[in-house]
Parts: sequence; C-alpha cells; structure tokens
Amino acid sequence: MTIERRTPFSRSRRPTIKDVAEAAGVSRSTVSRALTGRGYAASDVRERVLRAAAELGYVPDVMARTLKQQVSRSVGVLVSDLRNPFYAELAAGASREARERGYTMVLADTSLSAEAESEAAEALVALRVAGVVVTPNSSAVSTYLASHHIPVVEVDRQFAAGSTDGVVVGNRVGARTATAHLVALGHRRIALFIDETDWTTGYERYQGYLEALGTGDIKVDPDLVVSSGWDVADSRRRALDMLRAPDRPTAVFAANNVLAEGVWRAIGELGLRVPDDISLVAFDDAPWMSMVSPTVTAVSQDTFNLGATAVRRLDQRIEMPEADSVTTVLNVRLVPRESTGSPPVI
Amino acid sequence: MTIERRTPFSRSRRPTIKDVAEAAGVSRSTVSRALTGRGYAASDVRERVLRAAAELGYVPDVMARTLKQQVSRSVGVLVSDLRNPFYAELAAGASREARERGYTMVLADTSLSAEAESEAAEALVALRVAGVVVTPNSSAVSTYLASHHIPVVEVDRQFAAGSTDGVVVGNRVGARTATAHLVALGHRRIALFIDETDWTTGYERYQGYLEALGTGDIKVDPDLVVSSGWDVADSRRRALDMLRAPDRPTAVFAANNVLAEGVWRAIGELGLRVPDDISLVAFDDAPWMSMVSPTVTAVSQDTFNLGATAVRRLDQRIEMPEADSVTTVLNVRLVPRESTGSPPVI
DNA sequence: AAGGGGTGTGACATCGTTCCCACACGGGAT
DNA sequence: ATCCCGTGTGGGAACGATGTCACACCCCTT
Repeated sequence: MTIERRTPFSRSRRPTIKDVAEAAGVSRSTVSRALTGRGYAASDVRERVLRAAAELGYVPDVMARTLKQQVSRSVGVLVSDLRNPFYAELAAGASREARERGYTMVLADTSLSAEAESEAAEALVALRVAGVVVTPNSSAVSTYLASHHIPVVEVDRQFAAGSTDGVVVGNRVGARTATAHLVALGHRRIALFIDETDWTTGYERYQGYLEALGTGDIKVDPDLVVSSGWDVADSRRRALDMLRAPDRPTAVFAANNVLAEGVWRAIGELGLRVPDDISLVAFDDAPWMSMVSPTVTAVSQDTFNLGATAVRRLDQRIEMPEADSVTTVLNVRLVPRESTGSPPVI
Repeated sequence: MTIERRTPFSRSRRPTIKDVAEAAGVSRSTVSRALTGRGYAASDVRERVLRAAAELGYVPDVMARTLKQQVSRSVGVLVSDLRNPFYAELAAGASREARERGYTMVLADTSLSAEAESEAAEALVALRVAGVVVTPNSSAVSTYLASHHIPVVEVDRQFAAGSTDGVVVGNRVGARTATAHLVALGHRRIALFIDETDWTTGYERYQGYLEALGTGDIKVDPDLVVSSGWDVADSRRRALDMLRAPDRPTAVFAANNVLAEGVWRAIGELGLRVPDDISLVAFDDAPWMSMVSPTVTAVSQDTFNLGATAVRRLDQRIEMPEADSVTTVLNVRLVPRESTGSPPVI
C-alpha cells in the first residue's frame, strides 16, 4: 500500500489542462476541444468542462499554446520616449487598438538610444511576437526584424520605406502650410528649428519649409535653419543665441513639440512679445500649447490615431504577409492660435 | 537519384537550438550549456557554438524556455490612462527599471474601465508574467492575481494594503502642506476639488486638507468640497458653477492634474485674476503648470521614480515571495509658484 | 446481418528548451 | 590492475497545450 503524498506545492501550483481534465473526468484533448470550440464536444461534456475550468480558475498557458501553434497573439511596440506626450499618446492609441484586436502589447521605451532599441528588438524576437510597431531611430530594427520574418510597421518616420509598412503624417504639407501661414502674414525672415534632417520626418518638414519660402519668393538664409539637439535645454540655448542677435528672425517654425518648448522658453526669458515681436508656430500640437498665453499656433497631428492605425496596419500585415507594403499618410491640420501675427514694423 | 527539395519555408523557418547544434556538430544539450553558461562546455566547443549561433542569427525562444523553467522574465504593467502625463511618466519609469533588471514589460492601458482591467489581468495570467505593477481601480485585480500566486505591486493608490506591496506618495502630507500654504497666506475659504474619496489617494488627500483646515482653526464648509468626475470637462463645469457664486472661495486646492486643468480653464474663462482674485494649488505637477502664466503652485511627486520604485519592489518580491508586504511612501514637495498669494481684501 | 455514416472521445506526437542522468575518457592514487 | 574523480558530452524526459488519427459507439439503411 502506498501513501499518496501531495507535494507542498500541489495546492499552489497553477491548474493545467490536465487538472481540468481530471476534474471533469475526461481527457486533455476533450478539454481543449471544449474550451477552444474547435472540434466535437457533446454539450453536457462541454458544460462539465467549462464548470471545472471555472472552478479551478484555469487560464490556458499562452506560452505552451504559442509554442505548439507557432503563432502568437502579442505585438511589440517600441517608442522613443514615453515622457514626450507625442509618444505617450501614440502608445495609448496602439494600446487601444491592440486590445480591440485581441493582442497583448509588449512595450519598450527605447530612450532614443540605438542600443536599447536593438536590445528591445532582440527581446521581441525571443518572445516570438506576431509583429512590431516602432518609431525607429535607424534602419537597424526594421532590417533585423525583417531578417527574422517579423512584420514591422514604422510609425512617425520611415527608414525602410518600400520594404516595410509605414504610417506617417503629411509632414511636407504640414510644414509647408505652417510656413506659408507665416509668409501670408508678411514674414520674410522665418527661422526653422529642427532636430535632424536625415530622418524622413525632419527631411520632409524641412522640404515643406523650403517649398513655402520658394512659393513666397523668399531666399533661404542658412543661418536661420537650426539643427538643434533633441532636448528642450539645447533648443532653448540655440534659440537664445539666435533671438539675441540684432538681425533676429520675425518668426520661428519649430519642427516638433520639444523644440517648440525650447524656443518658447527662450522667447519668454528674453521678454519678447508674441506675436508682436516674434511669431511662433509649432509642428505637433502638445497640450501646453493651447494653455499658455498667448496660445501657440500649431500643426496638429492625430497622434492617438497614428498609433491605432499602425497597429491596424500591422494586424493586416500579419494576416497577409505577402501583400505589397503600404505607407499610410494621415492628414494634419493647422490650428491657428494667438502666437502668429504680422511681423513688427521696423 | 533524388532531388533534394527545400520546402518553401526551410529558409524562412526560425533557427532553433537544434539547427545550432547541427551546425556546430554537437548535441542540443551542449548548445544549451554553452549559451546559457550553466554546466560544462569546453572552450573550443563553446566558441564553435557561439559562432554557429551568431551565424544563424539564433535567438532562444522565450516561450519554450519559460514553459520548461516555469518562471518568466516579463512583468505586466497596468495603468489607467497613458494620455495623462502622470501615468505616462510612471510607465516610463517602470519601463526603464524593467529593462535594467532584465524584464520585458507588457503594458496595458486600462482606460479607467474595470472590464479592461480584468481582461488585461487575465491576459497577464495567461502570459505567466513574473509579477504585475498596477494602478488599480478596484481590489479585484490584486485579489485575482493573488489567487494565481502572481506578485502584485499597487502603485499610486492601494486597495489591498497589508496583503500586497504598495508604492505611494505622501498624499496626506502633501495635501496638508498645500492647504496649509494657502492658510498661511490668509485664506479661509479654501475649496477642494477631488475625484474620489474612496480610493486611498483621494481619501488621504482629503484628510490632509481637513487636517490643515483644522490646524488653521477653519470650519469645513461641505459646499466647498467638490467630488468631481475624472475628466477636465466635468471639473471645469463644476468650477464654473462654484466660482460664479457670490460667496466663491478665495483659493482652490485641486487634488490632481486633471482637476487642476479644469479649474484653471474655468478661472480663465471667468476672467478672474490669479492670484489676486483667487489662488490655485494643485496636487501633481504637470508640465503645463510651469509654463502657463501665472505658473501654478503644485505638490510635485517624482512620478518617474514612482514607476521605477514599483518595479524594483516587484523584483524584490519575486525574489522573496514569502517576505512581509511593504508599502513604500515617496516624498512629495511643494513647489510654490505664482498662482498662490494673499486672498483679496473685501 | 452487414455495412456505413455521423458523433464523440482518447492516445500520442509535437512545439523548443532545459536539465537530470548516464556515460566516456584520461589520469592519478591505491 | 582497479577504483575514483574531474571534465565533458549526449540521450531523453519533461513543461502545457494542440490537433491528427484511430476507434468506439449508435442508428439507419440495404
């Protein structure tokens, strides 16, 4: 006679499909069929299985399921900086859409570091995610993930247009509209603050700026185009330098919300009146822009939708891996506010 | 003679440990030992294995590993609303700390909905995460996860203090300090805008408010305590009502950044001068508060650190599941700005 | 009575990894 | 010569779920 001894963990072990099977008095296969709804299961048996599963608090192990099925229901989302409301909102949109489509979202903040980005990408490969949405810092991620046959959607900016899907906004049009708005008000010395012009985002906003100047018959002054760093402090410093000069511009177009904040702070510190002394228009409408006084004219992008659209695109790509890659361009909208007016009369 | 035919997928199949083993001419066991560093492996063999793995672009399958080892290296993070800078920053902190400790982060935005929260919790159980950080909306999540033996850290607010870990800020002290600041300036009609008083956060901020009034020998006027909804619009509406009344308060303490925004907007719309007509102090220092004019006095919490600390706590809990539960209280700091001054003389 | 179809169930291999165990080899001690 | 140890390697059984396949019914038809 043997004494059945429970291990100390038997009570605390997570119930598996086997436990449910025993409780319901059927085989594991039957439990699987009853719970997933694939294959036969008599209604009374199904009933019994469901009850047993509920009683035990059984939750199928996604790991085991994915391992067996070789397809997972989670997506990776890689954003540059959650503290920037732009990325936060984008992530929020991605989160909502992912949830709606039954994906779990693995999110990493890559802090604008290429290293963190690669690390995160590798983790996503290891997790066998079904796809990845990324605001890329280089072409490395897309290439790497592509080599592992993981669908990628680049969002906000593109490094691998043509070979991977992208969801971006009308950067060129937006920048052109913003600059043209200034031109129409009579400005001719219009500065551009921009972080990079290598990425599609920066490049196109730059082009839009140039186009608007061209249309207005304004010669481009290279001194008025500032390639600032990526943080508020740097942008502020550069803005202080520029605005202290005697031949300062009468208007500034800041190519994103961070740069805009730097310029805005510099303007405040120098005691310049907006828009009487200087006009300001920003690309990307951050919450503070409609709260400060005067409010800041901005090109507004539907950032939440940007994230949601990216996940939607990713889902479609997962469904149809072989379809041609698509770049979706979302519209932007100029929101005129108080920070833009006629240039000062000299 | 047979023609070897590659299946269409042979090139695209992800390399497994078996492929590495064959390429290196050793067994799977040896590859595993060489790559993980657990167990013997001659240095030349290790070398060969490493090279083979790199060449094939082999990335171990986390699913399979977790399934075998029964412990995962990912944590779940459940936040209420990524569009609120408070939660975004908290998530950013959690993300950084998770990365540093070698966890991948599964994040879900629960949109303040109990249903989304439960759904997300179930997904996390299915994923067999090692632990969960949550800004809870009810005690349900903690209870549910506890029943599955998944460690939980409640952050910002607590529903299961005593049985689960928590990381919160000094709500009572912060609220008392903020209110006392107003009292010290001479205010006696001080309104409180608060969303809920059922949750620890709201309850304690309320208590702090009461304490400061008590210390200042001020009778509490229930009409001045507004239980507003959770959005800007509602808070604004309530503020408009209150501030239009003839016996309006001379100061408002808004218990979070959303309520503060509503009140701030209402003040602006009514054309009241701050702080001459009315003073405003907020709990939770959102970016806009230091940008608007006049700047807004606020109780600042180190939100990023809140998220980071929560993950750190979770990691410790995962290491020592049986230790007593701990509630960590982070300090807050009153940042006096321009929105608070002496009450108007009647 | 034999056959056949529909219905329902269970055995078992499988996914990719880990890790316990067995074992092989060489050298040193007895 | 035997034993034992240290070093290194491979075999094979798990982990939990799925799904194919075989098969056992029962009822109906011929």
